[in-house]
Amino acid sequence: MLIKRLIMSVPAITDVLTGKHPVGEPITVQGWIRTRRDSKAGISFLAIHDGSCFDPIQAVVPNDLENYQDDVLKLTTGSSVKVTGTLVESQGKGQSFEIQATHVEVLGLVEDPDTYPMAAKRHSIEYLREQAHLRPRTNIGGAVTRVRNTLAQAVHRFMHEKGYYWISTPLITGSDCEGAGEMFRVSTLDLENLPRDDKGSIDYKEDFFGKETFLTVSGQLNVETYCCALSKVYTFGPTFRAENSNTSRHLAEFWMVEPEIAFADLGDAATLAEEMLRYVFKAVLDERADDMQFFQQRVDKTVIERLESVINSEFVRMDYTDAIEILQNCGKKFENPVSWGVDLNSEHERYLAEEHVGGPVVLQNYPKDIKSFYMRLNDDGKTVAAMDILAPGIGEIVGGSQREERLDVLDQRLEEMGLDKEDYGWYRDLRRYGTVPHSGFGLGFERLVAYATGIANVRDVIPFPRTPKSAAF
RNA sequence: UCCCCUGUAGCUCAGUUGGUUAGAGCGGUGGACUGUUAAUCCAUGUGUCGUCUGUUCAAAUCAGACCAGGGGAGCCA
Repeated sequence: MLIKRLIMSVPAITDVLTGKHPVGEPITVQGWIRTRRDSKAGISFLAIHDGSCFDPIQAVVPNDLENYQDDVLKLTTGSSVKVTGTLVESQGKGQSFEIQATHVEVLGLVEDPDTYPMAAKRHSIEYLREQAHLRPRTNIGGAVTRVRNTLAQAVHRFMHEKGYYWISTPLITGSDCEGAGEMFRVSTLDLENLPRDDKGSIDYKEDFFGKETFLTVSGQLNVETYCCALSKVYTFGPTFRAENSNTSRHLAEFWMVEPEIAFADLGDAATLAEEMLRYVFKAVLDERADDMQFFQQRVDKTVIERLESVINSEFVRMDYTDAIEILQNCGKKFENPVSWGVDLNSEHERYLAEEHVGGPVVLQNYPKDIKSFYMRLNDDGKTVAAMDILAPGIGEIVGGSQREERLDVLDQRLEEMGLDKEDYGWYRDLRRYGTVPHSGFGLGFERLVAYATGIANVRDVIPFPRTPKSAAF
């Protein structure tokens, strides 16, 4: 009975390689071939991966299996197999366990090995991007996917342990006043035959929702409502920006973590962000040591020590005003001159994070004129309680603020920025009905994955990247 | 969107001062060898030279436009 169950069950390769399967017992694994090596000693070696861990398992296949000539010798990189045999301690170096195969069932061959896009060799990361459907089968694709998963699970776990509720804010929004960037229109109107009103304008009353709708650029405004009821909340979902951004740091569809904390000031938000980064990086180092080893070797020789340094050190916090002074006095020539009031450019942010601090830095209290209407005005009347966390190599990874909870000040800010109060009805209600100080931030999830893996381009850390002129797959 | 660079075999790239048959490594295939480790050794095939238009007797090579990719900038997460 026990034996039968072992034969029937198909363990994940990670469990087999970590010693969770008894040696000497029957075993079956399923997966894809990474490499096949033939030995004239009368055996072939199959390296089989199933995505459950970085390393493939080795199956030793004797050439007296009845389908050796017809099937086994046809296996090439990418073929899928079901291998049955006995788990044994490996005679060779490089792995502790291997499978002495008694049956090899070919599930699917590669129809033309000559043109299979994924050779058992190094491919450029740009090429892999064009093969997004096969990319997850590669070492790097699998490793990124597992680390991304660990980060996402760790975010949820961290928030849960801290008593935060996950709020599913809508992806379709009716307000075009979110103000964080260009939006994608959501419509079921026939573009070839648009309905018109009396004035000849497009009649959105005829559209699906009876009004103009868009994909959200941020869940923040919506999640503030739940914050002002459940106190500690966050959103974690996709957001969409129709900006024509062509950089290694931008996607048209990306994921964002947005905590929102009631009864909290800017410092509380920065502390939460810092604790979260520590927590999730520690999870990655603990749970994905195999994948991180790979990134360290092949992608970025300093990733692991970088994550360790984030885990073990306090983030430097710096006021915008002090940062300006540092930039002005550092003796470095910048393309864009620095003076109080200007928005910092990449070169400035990079100098602060990479050279001046040498690690993540929390920049806070920016001039109000370069920030959003909802950020809380400081007592100086010139700055707002906003913060960005700048990470070396990536730039802005977190952007947050204390929200303006005073209705009169909020209204004045709306007016200053030429925004219509009427458009912010329910948002203003939060300030009219039991307003509380609250703060929050947005963490770009792909930037987080990029930072954690050392991969330079966010297009390589999301399964199917959407960027201007590109929505393949 | 702006500036710069790139686009040649399945992949990574070399080359062509315009002129008969376009090269290498890797991968694939065949063989040798080996409890092998993206093995090693020998042999071997492969190309609308990104697309379109133009200049020319002749364009993969020159010019223009377009498309795609990369780096940087802006927007931001």
